[in-house]
Amino acid sequence: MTEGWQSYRTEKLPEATVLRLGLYQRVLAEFARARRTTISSDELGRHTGENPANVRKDLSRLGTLGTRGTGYDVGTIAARIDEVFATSTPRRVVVVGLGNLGRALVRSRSFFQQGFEVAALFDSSPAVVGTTVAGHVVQPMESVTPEVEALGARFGVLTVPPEAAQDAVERLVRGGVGYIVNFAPKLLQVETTVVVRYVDLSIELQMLGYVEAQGLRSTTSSSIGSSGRQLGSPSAEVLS
Amino acid sequence: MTEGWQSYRTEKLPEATVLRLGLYQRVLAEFARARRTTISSDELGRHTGENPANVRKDLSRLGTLGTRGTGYDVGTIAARIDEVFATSTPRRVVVVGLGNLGRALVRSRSFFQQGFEVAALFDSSPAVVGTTVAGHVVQPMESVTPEVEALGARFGVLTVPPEAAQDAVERLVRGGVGYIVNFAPKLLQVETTVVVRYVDLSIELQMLGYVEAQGLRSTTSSSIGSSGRQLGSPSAEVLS
DNA sequence: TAGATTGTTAATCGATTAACAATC
DNA sequence: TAGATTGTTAATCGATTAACAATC
Repeated sequence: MTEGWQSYRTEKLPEATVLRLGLYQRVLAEFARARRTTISSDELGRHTGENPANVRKDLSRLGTLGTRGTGYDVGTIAARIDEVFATSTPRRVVVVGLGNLGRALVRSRSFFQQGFEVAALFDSSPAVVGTTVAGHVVQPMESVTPEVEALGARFGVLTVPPEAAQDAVERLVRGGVGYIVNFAPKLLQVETTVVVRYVDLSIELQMLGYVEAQGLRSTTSSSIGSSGRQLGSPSAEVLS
Repeated sequence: MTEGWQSYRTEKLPEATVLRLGLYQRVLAEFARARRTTISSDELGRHTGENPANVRKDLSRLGTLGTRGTGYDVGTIAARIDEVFATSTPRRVVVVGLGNLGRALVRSRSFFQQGFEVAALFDSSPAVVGTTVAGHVVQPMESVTPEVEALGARFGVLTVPPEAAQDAVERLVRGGVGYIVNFAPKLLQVETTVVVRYVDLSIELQMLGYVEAQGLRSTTSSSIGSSGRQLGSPSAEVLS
């Protein structure tokens, strides 16, 4: 994609790797701010709670980027990860549902980053429609499909109550949205071309409740929860 | 635990199973509201996006609860899942950080459910301290440790900026908190007896960005993300 | 009985980790 | 050169899925 520079034909990365690349990115940004030019898999592992072997495996999937005996160049891998996420392509995201969570996400600095930008906001409540949230005037549900289409938005965030989720997603998809983060605890019926990530915040506390009830303890304090992979996700998640 | 009724000595369940039990619970509640008394692994699977074989496997770990040829009794498995999560034991949760996300969680009906209750709120900003959020007066950071101790709270939610996370977690742990959901994108240094779940909301959108960039499409629209879970995590997560 | 659906085994898949040769 | 650290292989672990006998 850039001349004089090999453009790796990155094959489909494992979901777990993609999830971790985001973590690495953050640590790399910290290192860059601290004017550190080099980082080892060991350091990256210590800052993310990941096994260094796993870090190397993840990074090696992006190409041969490290230098034996030295480590990785901070700028090089940061740029490579940005490339994988295509952060330079601006992506318009619409948000449906401006209750507490929707507002929090729209206002937060961290949710929309890396090339994502809020393009429009929608809500079903007449009390909310017409108000301004984070610089955007909230529009009614009837406007979802035409607006999404007009904006060419491909990404949607669903922060509506579960009963409203199916209707909302249909409006989004009709307008052309193909990638959705769904915070409503409800399985959505969508065409198989539409990619949905399900995020369920209440499950995290419940999981801790289980761990306490069992009197179990983690031995190492590691890693991340996609908030969802977590399991993933943790988490069984869409993709592949 | 209850007389005349076998108390299964549920062994440590796989993390992925625990995450799914929460999903099942929700579908069961829906069925109960609809006065349905029976549910099959197939129906439960259709409503959660899980494979029916996996549903049966999960449920069989809780004991022999189903009836061949018929399915599962809605009330029985709902009660059994509640038992696993020990939802009848009230659990006090304190929240540190009342920015957009902290407020959203405290006000939301769905985050604190099933035996969890907000016990106290804390923030470092003088402008926020003293204000009332969802019926609780926000207290300063200096009060975290003594208040947690006085309340006997064992659970904490961290919704502070990453720079403030380590200080906050130390105050929580000193007061006796042992189970933490951390929304700050920062790995916490804690004793190994403390269980931390990491939730990273921005990773979900990033993952979708990756999928779009690759031009990939999911074939089936399935399941959940612990919000991180998707692995849970999706998502490498703490526990075991 | 015939049909339905569980409980469980075996096969598969994907992800993590340890170990070490390659090499800076 | 000696020390450090990558890239990669092989071993392990955990989770999913298909298949089917057991049984209501």
